Amino acid sequence: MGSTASVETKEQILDVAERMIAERGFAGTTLRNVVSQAGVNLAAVHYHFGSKEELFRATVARLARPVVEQELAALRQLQQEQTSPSVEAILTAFLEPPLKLLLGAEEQSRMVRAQFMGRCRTEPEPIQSIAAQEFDASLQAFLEALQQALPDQSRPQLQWKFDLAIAILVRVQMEAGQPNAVIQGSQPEDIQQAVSQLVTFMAAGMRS
Amino acid sequence: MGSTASVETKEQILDVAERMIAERGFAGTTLRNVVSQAGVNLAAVHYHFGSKEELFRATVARLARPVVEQELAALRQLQQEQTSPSVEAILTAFLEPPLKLLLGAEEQSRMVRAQFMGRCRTEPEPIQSIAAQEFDASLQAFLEALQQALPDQSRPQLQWKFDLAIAILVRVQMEAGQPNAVIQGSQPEDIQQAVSQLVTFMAAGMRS
DNA sequence: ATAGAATTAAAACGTACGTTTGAATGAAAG
DNA sequence: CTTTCATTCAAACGTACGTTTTAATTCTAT
Repeated sequence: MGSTASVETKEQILDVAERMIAERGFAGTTLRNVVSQAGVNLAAVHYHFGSKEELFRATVARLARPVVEQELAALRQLQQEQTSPSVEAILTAFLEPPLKLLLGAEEQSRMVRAQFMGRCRTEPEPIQSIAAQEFDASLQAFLEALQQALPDQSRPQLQWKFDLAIAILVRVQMEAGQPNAVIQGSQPEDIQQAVSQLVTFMAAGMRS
Repeated sequence: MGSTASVETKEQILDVAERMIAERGFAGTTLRNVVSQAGVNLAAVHYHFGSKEELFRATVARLARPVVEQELAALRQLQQEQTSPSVEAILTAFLEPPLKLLLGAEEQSRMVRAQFMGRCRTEPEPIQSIAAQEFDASLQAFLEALQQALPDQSRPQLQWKFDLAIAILVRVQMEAGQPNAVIQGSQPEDIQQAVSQLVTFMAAGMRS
C-alpha cells in the first residue's frame, strides 16, 4: 500500500517539476534534471506517474484544483449575497485565489506557482489543452456571471474581452517579482493592492 | 559570393523555422524537422546561421525589424502632426504594424507571423531576451510617448500598464484565427476594427 | 576553360532524451 | 521467520538531438 515514503517521493517530484516547467517550459524540462534536483531515482517518475506528459497532468491538477475550487466558492458566495454582482466584484473573485498563491510557502517557491500557472497558457499544444481542462469549469462559470453583469455586450465580444482579462492575469503571474511588475512584494497588502489595480484595469476595458 | 540559390535556401529555412517555432516553440522545434520541411540539407542551417539559437535570432530579426521600423515611423509622424498625441493615437500607431502582418502573404502563412511574435514573449529564457532586444527600441519610444500623454501616472504604474497592453497584443496575436478571437477574418476592415476595439480596451485600462 | 570560392550533400560525432527492465530493498502481514 | 508486495535502484534500451567533418557539387570571375 501507499507508504509515507512514496507520497514524499511523489511530492518531491511534483515540486521540482512545477518549478522547472515554470522556468523552462515543458519541452525544456528533462526528467533527468527533475529527478536529480528531487533526489529520487529516474524510474520513480514512470512508476508514480507513467510518463512525462502524465507528470505534467498531475502537476497542473495539484495546483489548479484548489484555485478553481476557491474561485467557484467565491463566485457562489457573491451570487448569494447580492442578486447581480458588479463586474468588479466578479473579477475580484476571479483574481484573488490565483494571486494569493504568492502568499504561502517559502521565499523561493512563492513565485513559482504563479509562473507555472502562466506557463500553462503559453505552452504549445498539447500541453496547453491539458492544462486548460483543469481550469475550464471556472472559466465557464465566470463568463456566465460576467454576461449577466454586462448584458449589453454580445457573447463573442464578452468572450474575447474575458480572454484578454485572463491574458493580463497570466502576464502578471509570469512577471511576479521582476522589476516593474504589478506585484512587487509578497505581503497581503501588496497582493490586495495589485488585485484592486488589476480589477480596475480590467473592468475599464470590459465595459469599453 | 552569395548566389541566388543560397538566399533562397536561407529564406526557405527562415520561413519554416518561423512557422514551426510559432506552433511548437523553440525547444519543441528540431533542426531536422525544419530542414525536412524546407527541403534543404541539415548542414545548411549551420552553414548559413551557425547554430540553432542564431537561426532563431535571424528569424526574429527578419520579422521584427520592419515592424519596429513602421511603429517608430508612425509614432514620429504622429508627433509631428500634433504636439501632444492622445493615448488612443499612440496605441493605434503601436498596434497597427504588427496586426497588419495578418494582411499579406498566403492563407497558410498569414497567422504564422503574428503567432511567432506572440511566442517571442512567452518563450523561456534565453529566447525571450534575444527576441526582446529586437523590439526594445520601439518599447522605449512608445513608453516615453505614453508618459507624455499620461503625465499623471507614475513611471512604474505606466510601465506595468504598458506591459499589460503588450500582453494583450501578444494574446491577440497568438489567438489570431481561432474561434472567439478578436481578429476573425483577414480583410483590411477586420484588422481595422480589431485595432480600434483593442485601442479602446487598452486606453480605458491605462487611464484607470 | 579553368582555378578558386561558395554552397550543398551524406555521414558520423558525442550526448542526452523518454522509457523499460530486472534485480535489490524495505516494511507490513501471515 | 518467511512471504508478499510496494517501492527504489542501477543499468541499459532505442531514438533523436545539435553539431562537425569531409567530400562533392555548383557558381563566379579571370
